[in-house]
Amino acid sequence: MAKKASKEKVIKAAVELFNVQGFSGTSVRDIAQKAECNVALISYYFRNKQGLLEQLITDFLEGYTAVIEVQVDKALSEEDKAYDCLLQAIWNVLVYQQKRPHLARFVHREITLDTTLVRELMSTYLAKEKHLFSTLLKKGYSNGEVYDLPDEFFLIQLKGMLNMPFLHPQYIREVYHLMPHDSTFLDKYFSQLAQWIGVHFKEKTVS
Amino acid sequence: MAKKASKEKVIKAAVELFNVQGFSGTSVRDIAQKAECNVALISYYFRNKQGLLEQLITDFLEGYTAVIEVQVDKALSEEDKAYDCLLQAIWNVLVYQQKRPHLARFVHREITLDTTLVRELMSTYLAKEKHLFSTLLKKGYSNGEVYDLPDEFFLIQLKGMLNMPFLHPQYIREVYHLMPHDSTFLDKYFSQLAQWIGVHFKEKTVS
Amino acid sequence: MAKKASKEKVIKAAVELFNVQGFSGTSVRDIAQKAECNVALISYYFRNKQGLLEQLITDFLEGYTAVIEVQVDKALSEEDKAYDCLLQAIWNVLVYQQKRPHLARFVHREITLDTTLVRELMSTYLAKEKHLFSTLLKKGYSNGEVYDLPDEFFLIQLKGMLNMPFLHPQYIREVYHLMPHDSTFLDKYFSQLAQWIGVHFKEKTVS
Amino acid sequence: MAKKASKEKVIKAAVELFNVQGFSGTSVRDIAQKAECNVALISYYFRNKQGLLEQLITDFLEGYTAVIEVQVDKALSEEDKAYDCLLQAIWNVLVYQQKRPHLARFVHREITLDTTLVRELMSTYLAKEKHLFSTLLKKGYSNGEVYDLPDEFFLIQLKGMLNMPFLHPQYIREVYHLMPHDSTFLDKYFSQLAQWIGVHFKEKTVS
DNA sequence: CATGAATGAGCCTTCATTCAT
DNA sequence: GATGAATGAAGGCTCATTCAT
Repeated sequence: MAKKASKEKVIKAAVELFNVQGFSGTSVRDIAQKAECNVALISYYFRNKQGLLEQLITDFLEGYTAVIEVQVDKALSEEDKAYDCLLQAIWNVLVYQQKRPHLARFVHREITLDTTLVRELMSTYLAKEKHLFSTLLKKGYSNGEVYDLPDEFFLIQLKGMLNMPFLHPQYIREVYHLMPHDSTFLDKYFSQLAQWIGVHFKEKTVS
Repeated sequence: MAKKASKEKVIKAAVELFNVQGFSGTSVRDIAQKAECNVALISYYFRNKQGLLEQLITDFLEGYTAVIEVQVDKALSEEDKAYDCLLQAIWNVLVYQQKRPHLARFVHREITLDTTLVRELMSTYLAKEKHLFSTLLKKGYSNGEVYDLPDEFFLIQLKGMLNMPFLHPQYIREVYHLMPHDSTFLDKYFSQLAQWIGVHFKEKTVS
Repeated sequence: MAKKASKEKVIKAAVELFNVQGFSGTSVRDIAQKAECNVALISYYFRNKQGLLEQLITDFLEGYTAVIEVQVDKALSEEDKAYDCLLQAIWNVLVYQQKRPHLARFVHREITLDTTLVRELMSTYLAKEKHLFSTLLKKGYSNGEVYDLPDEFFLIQLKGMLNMPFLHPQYIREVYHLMPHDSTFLDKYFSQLAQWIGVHFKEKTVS
Repeated sequence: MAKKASKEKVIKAAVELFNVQGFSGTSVRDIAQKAECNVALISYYFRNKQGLLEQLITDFLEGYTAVIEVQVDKALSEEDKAYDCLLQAIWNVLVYQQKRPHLARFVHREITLDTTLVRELMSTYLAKEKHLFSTLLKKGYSNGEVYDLPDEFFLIQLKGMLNMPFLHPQYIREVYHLMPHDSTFLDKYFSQLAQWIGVHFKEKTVS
């Protein structure tokens, strides 16, 4: 009865270790030990250490883009709500990451490498993310909600702000003594972000 | 004279490989091969693979904080120039990183790990960086240049924006088809950043 | 009815894989995959991978010696037919192997190892094979069919010739462009062999 | 002083182990232990376990064909000596193998597998061996030394006889109680072989 | 009968490092 | 200062096998 739901335990252990030590800094033996399972089981479940990596990352990014897409769909169906939907999408992304901080940090870090996997992820999930946010802005512009259509640098900086607290939680914790995983942190971080975005929109109705 | 400057070659090779594959994803043999030198020489120069890592990171962060400090000193000695010095400090940091993009990416990535080295770096260089920017803002506030003293979230987001293009150059390149290592990129990125900062200051005089 | 005869499928798969990759170069998973059955089933049928090996080899050698023994019995019961029986025994052995070329190659190869299994096989089947051929020659000598009793070197070379085409079919195919599994190949090979043997006998009556 | 000439020790250990257990039945740890060296050293010397295999086999076959080629050159340069050269070539091959019995057995066994390495060896060394013997026979025929040119089956059987005692030494030892590595064995085996060949030649002058 | 999860041992290879030269 | 041989540890992975179902 001790050995149940091993696959979940492996994933949990892997995420925590990858978060701390990085992917190539973590051995499958480390994972197996933390998950209290046999080493061979990891290959059995995920074919590879690489297979485990890919599953973790794609699962994360799948959900990541999903919570944005929800708002895009909404913005396209309803009228004059692009701004609200944009803010909600941002909020969703922040919450999504805060709910799985280990995984988020690990994925964002791993994506800074130059591997073929990363290139594939770029052309699917990250390109999609950009497209979704871009769609929201364009809708807001065509709605007349926004003064002038923000350029790509706006999107790039938005992207940076969305991920920063989850890629650098330790920095925030040790240098600023703030807790990026607290709900109060997220509230303030979001309001600051919303304020920055609001500059571009005519009527700011921050929730 | 031909085979001289091996140490420089090792550093160059290491930085490039770490940039692409990460630190623990790169073997000393890889480095030695790329630097066209003997493997043992790396241990000879840097005592360790870890020693090489530390030297690269501290060298980078040393220079990184230095280009900020210059402007802080200036702001403290001259009157009513905190805003200009802040912008100049930001510009300096951007240029500093753009001049050594491989190293910058690698260092920023490595700092997202949970090692004892990273904790040490946090409490020295990164804490100092925060202190420097904080000093600039406070000086601006005491000068009456700024409406209200921005809180820590402003600093956190500033930090994110400062490093983002150098930690995610591939993202910018492949998703946005922009060249983070071009000078035009830096100009636009900086002006966008300055605009964001300018909101907090009374008289915006972007250069 | 569809998934029946799994045991036969396992044997077939094992023989083919052992033939190509050798015994220790083949994993039970390879076999299970090729036989389209579960891995555990192999242990279930044969107790062991080793058990499978032993069954394959002994089955082969059992039949191998049997087709010789038939002719020995005949030679001992009838008069003045040792020579004919010898040739017929040789023919039987060649045909027997040609009918199961994969198994033959694999067994002959495996027998060149120094395992305890091989030593046991030596002292039973191979010793018996020698004894049978020896008996045929002695009968022929006592019958006066043969000039002088061939010594053991004759038997050794006979043995080599009997197995050679089935141990080295690839050699014959790729170097000589002959097809050891064709019936025409066997005819010619046999006639050449018979000619060599005939030198020792007084009246050659090759069929 | 304990660790010297390690490469030779590795080769010796490998040959002996491969001889007994086969290539894939032998682990590099077995070899390292027998050679009293570190495991990593094997990869260091031969890049691979496979690299070790290839070096052993090609070295063997290189020498194998060389001792035949010597006699072919001689036969082509001198007159009416094809028969003598053929016998001498055969003798050379037998002696060559007897001098390195472990290696010979291992190589001949490994060549019965269906690997890409084997196919390469076939098309170089084994095809060359056939060509050399074929050349000798043709020269003998054009010299008028031989009645009729023996066909390919003669060559195949010759090949079988040349290698048989070295591929199956254990068989000869345990079933026939003969010592294939004794010089007396080789003398008798050769004379038997020469007698068989002599049938095809007009004037037999066995040395 | 048949399966899939799970195991411990072992596989080959590469690792960072040392040391005699 | 620089090298290549050598090392022990660890790497990821596959192995034959077992067992509950």
